[in-house]
Amino acid sequence: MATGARHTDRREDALSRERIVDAAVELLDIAGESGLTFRALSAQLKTGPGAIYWHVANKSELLDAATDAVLSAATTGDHAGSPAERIRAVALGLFDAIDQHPWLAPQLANNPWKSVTLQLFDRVGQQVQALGVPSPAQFTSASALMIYILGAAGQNAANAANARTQQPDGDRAALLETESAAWERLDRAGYPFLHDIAAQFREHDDRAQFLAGVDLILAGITALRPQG
Amino acid sequence: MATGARHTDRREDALSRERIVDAAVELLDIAGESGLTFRALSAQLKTGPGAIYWHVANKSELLDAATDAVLSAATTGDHAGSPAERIRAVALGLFDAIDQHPWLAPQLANNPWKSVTLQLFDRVGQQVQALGVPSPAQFTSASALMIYILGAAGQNAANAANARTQQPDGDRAALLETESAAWERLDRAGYPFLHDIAAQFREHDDRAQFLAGVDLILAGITALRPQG
DNA sequence: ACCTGAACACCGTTCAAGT
DNA sequence: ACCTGAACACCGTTCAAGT
Repeated sequence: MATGARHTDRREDALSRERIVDAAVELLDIAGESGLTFRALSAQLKTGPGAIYWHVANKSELLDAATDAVLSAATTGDHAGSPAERIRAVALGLFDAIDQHPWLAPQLANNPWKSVTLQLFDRVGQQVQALGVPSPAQFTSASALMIYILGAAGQNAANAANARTQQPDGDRAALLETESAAWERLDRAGYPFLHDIAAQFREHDDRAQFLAGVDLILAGITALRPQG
Repeated sequence: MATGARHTDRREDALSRERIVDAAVELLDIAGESGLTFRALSAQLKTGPGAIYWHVANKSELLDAATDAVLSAATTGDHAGSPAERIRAVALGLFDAIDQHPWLAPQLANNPWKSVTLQLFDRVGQQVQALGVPSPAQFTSASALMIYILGAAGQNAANAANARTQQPDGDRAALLETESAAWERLDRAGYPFLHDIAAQFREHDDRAQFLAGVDLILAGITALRPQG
């Protein structure tokens, strides 16, 4: 990218785990998981592929480190407010992080119970407790929220990636239009529901839809509380 | 695997797309997505790797076909019952299919709106309509259910895969024990919630937990209905 | 202690050549 | 029309050898 560097072309800094992880995140953001290659990485860092293995055990560890770096930077911020508002804040933070770094989605899906994810799970769980959910139902409630948040954010990222691949200029509106039109063309007998909501789907806003889902689960949590 | 085949070692059948897909599913079930290789596949089918390309465009199409084959076989069955019961049946069908074929999870996460997924989405949506959800909320409700179902089933499959990798004999109980003990060792100040529910986590049943989440969302859907 | 870069054992995919 | 199998352009990872 930055081709402007003129004279002294010697390595400006020693290789370090941090520089490697930063470069990895850059590659991942530009070209997705398949764009992160030890050869591309070493080219960008002006080393041989073997050098990276001195600082990082393998590609899996590198992906974990990249995930940690991006996610811990994106989720610091301790919003105040009601329990529901705080849960929405965590949810939106994750949604936006995955939207900006779509490679996070499979990474988070494949290994839950990693430290950053656990912190977020705990934050959600604390607010579930603050909502007055009795102890036996807390795990179910916090899990359902977490699963929905990660799943919806991941689907959103996948849709964006598919839009970039399938449509000429990566237009989200065009993808919605195509999909919605396809639903309208389905026979009403076989797909009555899709037929009905095709128009709704065409005009929906991903972020708003995501938050509506969070609120739906929050309503369920509240509804199942003993006090009703 | 089957080394017992004696005489006539000529190819018993011509190659066909169906035979290729069946063999692909077999490889995927045994060794996961990384086990599906055009070389392994052609070895099992006693051909060259190039032959497969006559019937299948590329690996992505092969994975799609394998997903279709497994999922359409696993989700036929038109249970009767209340809308909630029917939704639970679809949910359990998907949960079990992904549990038995863990490679389905990333496949379904990466391309929603594929024909089989659309059928299931429509089935869920029909029951949402049967529950009396007003039109504007139908898409949110069905989406939330679908996202939760796919997400929870995927996490369950990922956990099972990790248990197989990390623990000596792939013991799920051992993984739960290890994880739960780790949560109890976390400091109470930083992770109050995890600390509290560690014991619950140790004893939870994945399938029951999954259904409890479905019911939680159903409760939310019901709670947000106009009639209350 | 840290880096180099050739080498190994794999991939998906293509394509001339065969039947 | 369908299959063969060598070849191409990649991978992640290792490791003797250098500094």
